[in-house]
Amino acid sequence: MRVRLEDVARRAGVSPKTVSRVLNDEANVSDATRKRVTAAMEEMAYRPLSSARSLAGNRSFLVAMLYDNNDNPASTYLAEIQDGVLEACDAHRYNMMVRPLRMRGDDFVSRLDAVISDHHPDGIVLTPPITDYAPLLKRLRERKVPFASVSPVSREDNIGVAMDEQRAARTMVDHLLSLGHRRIAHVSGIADHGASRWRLAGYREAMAAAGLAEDPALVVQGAFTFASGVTAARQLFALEPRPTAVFAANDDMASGVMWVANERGMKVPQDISVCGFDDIPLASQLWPALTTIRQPSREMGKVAALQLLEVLRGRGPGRLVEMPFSLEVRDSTAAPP
Amino acid sequence: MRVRLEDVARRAGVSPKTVSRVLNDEANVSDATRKRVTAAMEEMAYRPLSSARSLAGNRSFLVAMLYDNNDNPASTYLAEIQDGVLEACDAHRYNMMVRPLRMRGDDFVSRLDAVISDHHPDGIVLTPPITDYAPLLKRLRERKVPFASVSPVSREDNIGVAMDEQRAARTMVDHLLSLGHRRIAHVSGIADHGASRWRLAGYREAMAAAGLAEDPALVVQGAFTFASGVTAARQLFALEPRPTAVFAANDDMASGVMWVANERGMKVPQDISVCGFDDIPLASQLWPALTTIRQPSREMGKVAALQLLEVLRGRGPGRLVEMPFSLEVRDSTAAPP
DNA sequence: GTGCAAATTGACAGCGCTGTCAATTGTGTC
DNA sequence: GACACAATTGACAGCGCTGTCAATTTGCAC
Repeated sequence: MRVRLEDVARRAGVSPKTVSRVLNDEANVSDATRKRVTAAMEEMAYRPLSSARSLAGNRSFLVAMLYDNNDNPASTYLAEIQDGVLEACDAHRYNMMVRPLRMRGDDFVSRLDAVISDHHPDGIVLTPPITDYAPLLKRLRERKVPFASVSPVSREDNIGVAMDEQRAARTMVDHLLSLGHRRIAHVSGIADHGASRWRLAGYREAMAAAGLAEDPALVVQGAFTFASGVTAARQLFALEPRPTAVFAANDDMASGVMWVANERGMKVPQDISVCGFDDIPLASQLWPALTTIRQPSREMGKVAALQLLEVLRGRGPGRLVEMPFSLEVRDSTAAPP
Repeated sequence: MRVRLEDVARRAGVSPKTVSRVLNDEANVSDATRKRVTAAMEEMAYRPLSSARSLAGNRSFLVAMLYDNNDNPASTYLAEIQDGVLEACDAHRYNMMVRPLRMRGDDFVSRLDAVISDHHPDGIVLTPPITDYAPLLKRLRERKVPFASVSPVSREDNIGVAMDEQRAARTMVDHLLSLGHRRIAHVSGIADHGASRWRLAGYREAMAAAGLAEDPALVVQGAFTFASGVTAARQLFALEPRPTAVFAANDDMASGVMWVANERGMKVPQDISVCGFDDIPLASQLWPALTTIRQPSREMGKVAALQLLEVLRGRGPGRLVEMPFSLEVRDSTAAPP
């Protein structure tokens, strides 16, 4: 029925253990033997049974991607990361599973424990904002489960992928400044998320560098959602004088800002400039198309997973890879009225 | 170190096999024994090792969700379905994996074979449009892998979940008719997708019922993407007389239509009404908010998975559950100019 | 009580692979 | 050609669970 490792061994005229060595790419197999075994595997269309490999070898060939389904960013962002992680796992014949991990409440460490005990992933990919929950990272290290992070706050002791979000945010605000804006507002994200802090820091840095004193009224706290963008915009548009540009910490909030502008009959970008961050598909579908920072999410997921896999396969320590960003100037920003 | 089934057995004073029976919810265990074993499992925080269960029991506790990453609908739609499937699997302690399966080319059956041979899912959830590829369904039946479908074209021999899309489309067009529109255009989806056929059929049915002769120029083929909506709109807006309303077969294409309207300086809904289908988050973020058909995607994923799980757990044959839709009248439709 | 069927429980082998460690073969040196 | 040592290969047990089937207990009629 099913072709087993033993069958391959018989055909190649070697012991099962040798086939196992070839299968696992281990050293100490002569080239001749390796070729013979590989040929036999192909001829017989051999597919190792992962449950047997897991049981005997005490590993799962499983990578779990954890995300926060509570305070999570736009689902398109996660979907893209997932896509990249999956591609990387496929390339190395690892399985991938996605696990939501609600970060509200204080028992999320025990929920992490449950995921590990139930599924025994060989490694974990962490997505924002759970890249930064200290107790969770601590537990992961205690249990010695290797992990890689997408956009972690700390660049020390972390492997995965990062982007210089502060510089990206500064680039965006510099763009607004160069158009002539001075009264630039910022809608920030959830306060303790790295993304919020960096993007706010970039905004402040750009404003300070332009010699503009900080006006606290111009910075409004959002929550990365469309609805929070709407609320923030209502607040900002009530200011006197009104800001001439709004930099939202992500595209969903920017779309909320544009919504309110439309509601008030304000023309974007003639009456007010709006820009976002992430470049999710929505950004190009809005009218006018949203000026934003392009973040290569799919690629970032892939790179983070590859770093993890390097560790899992004993190929090296893995590192934190820096990804480039780009400013996508579209139609939602222009000179102030 | 790790608590094994044997340890639980010793503690409960029964044989390992009996603990196994309790674990698998099998019949023929006395209540007293069952209680004792359950208690022991809890006290020891026993977690069965799924690789051992899979190996010995010849099943994987794995549900694979297949999607077409080539002609797939909006990723938000899939993300929602995935979420629902995951919830259902979690509830029954099944694992879930997502697998893209490119449907271009003619070797997709062998790629399906590879997925089955590599991962041995106990069952499969099919998402549109791969719910309808006959050779693939045939192979699944040959290999006796149970599957459930989300929105399959054929209601015979299928379990999973469906929605009366034709009636939904008709409801949408009836809405436009009731506003006074007569020259109503339709942007259809990829021709052989069930979703396209139903939505087109609903459009035709409504038009015919209103006594309007079919004008072939009013039906333009799209591909479910934003870009195809843009192309279709350019074509439709060149007609003389111009249609007063456009019903796009999904929200992404509707947003493309609105984009072109904006580009031409046409006001939605004053100059032209636009509506879509699916109610993805984008629909409420557009200005004006898009009138559309709400499809409970997350719930549909969950229901389809539950039907599959019923089969996998030997609880019954599963059935095709009908889900309700609703017409979401928002701000993109109004009386014709 | 006895006898019999049904319900409950257990003994044991084995799922397909890998870890451990021992056996064998090859290589280089003198 | 003999020796030491490294490289290669294999024998065997066992990972933690479940399927099979036999043993035991229980319930019930008489």
